[in-house]
Amino acid sequence: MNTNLLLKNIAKHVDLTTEEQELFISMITVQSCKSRTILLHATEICKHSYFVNSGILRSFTINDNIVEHVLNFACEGYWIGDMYSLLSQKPGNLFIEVLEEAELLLLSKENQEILYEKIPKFERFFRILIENSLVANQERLMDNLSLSAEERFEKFCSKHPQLVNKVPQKQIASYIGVTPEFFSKMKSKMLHR
Amino acid sequence: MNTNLLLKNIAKHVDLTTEEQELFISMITVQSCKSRTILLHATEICKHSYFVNSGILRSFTINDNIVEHVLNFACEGYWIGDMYSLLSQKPGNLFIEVLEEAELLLLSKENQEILYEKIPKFERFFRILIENSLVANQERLMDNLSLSAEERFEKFCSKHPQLVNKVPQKQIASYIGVTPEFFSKMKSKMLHR
DNA sequence: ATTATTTCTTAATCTAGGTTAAGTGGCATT
DNA sequence: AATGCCACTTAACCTAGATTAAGAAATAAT
Repeated sequence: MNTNLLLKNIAKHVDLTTEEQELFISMITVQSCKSRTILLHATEICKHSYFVNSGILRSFTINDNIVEHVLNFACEGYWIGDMYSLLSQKPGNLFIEVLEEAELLLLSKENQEILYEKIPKFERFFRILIENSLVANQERLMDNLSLSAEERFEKFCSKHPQLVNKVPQKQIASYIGVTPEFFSKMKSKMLHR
Repeated sequence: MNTNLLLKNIAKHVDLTTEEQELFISMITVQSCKSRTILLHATEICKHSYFVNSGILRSFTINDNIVEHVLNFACEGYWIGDMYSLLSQKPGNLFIEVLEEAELLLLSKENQEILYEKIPKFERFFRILIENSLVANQERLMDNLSLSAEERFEKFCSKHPQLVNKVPQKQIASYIGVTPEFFSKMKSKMLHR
């Protein structure tokens, strides 16, 4: 089990002693998943936070119709999960899917709670993690309210260059909030300019 | 200084001893503000988290044009601030404005850090607070991607009944992401049905 | 009370982006 | 190499919501 990336990640925000690192690692499990695996179904209760060692995942909802809406992508070094379901331990409405063969490190809800009790530094670590994703989310919200689809796409490209050529473009369309047809039209318009 | 509401708020998530409460209270300051006060300018660095004892505030951006976009409202019992600016201690791009005469409790960035060091329970408290607002934000994001303006308005009404008849309707329009003109039209259409 | 400012409404016109539908080009599986 | 399945493109047409403008109603300021 390769925990380098994860430990480096944690070390950016808090300093762990060797024993603390060991305790932490003992609470983590690995999982390798092929592309197209559904890790979490909208009807299930989310039991884990997923840390991406390699590969790409996405979380998304499906509304009444059959329309998917991508909430998040996660690639190397990112966490993903259904925060609502994880916190409430009720069924959420997110799917989590592997888009590119992935190796994941799983931290269960229970272990996370134990960690908070035993090593308060983890409370800090996750607080900071969540603060950052709240800031990113708020920015995305405001972008959706104030920018055009083209501008949102440009922003997506500069923020997530690793993803642009790896994930199916209809999912980028969904993430920025347009239909695949419009996205295709828009993209070719942008090229011929 | 009336800290009842705030302490009750905290007690929902963590148990403080009497001394801890006292330490906390010693770190808080009160501020009374008339309607229309601008508490934070987009060019400034946000130095405080604001807890609303009474009254109503909002945070918003102004883009190139002169269009305002409401990020959040905060009424009795809620916190508000510019999270990005508060964390990075760089100028953000949010304004914070008093919409209805308010009494606020301020927690400075420095005191918040001290609190984290001295009473790790506050790390937990704020972690939980931020988790909840992340969940709410994600839901709003997905709503903006998948619901019509009418549905977003209905959701706003059921989630924030205290605000519907108190804040200027053009600001609700902005929050749900439509122009005031369209909002007005939409509202009368909904009534005549 | 009167004026000034801001908010809300109505209506005509416009457009970014949606919908429907049909076709093209991978790439996987047999 | 043929079949089937997706992802992507193109194009015609449609609509939710934007824009512009002008007037009415409400609030605030003198």
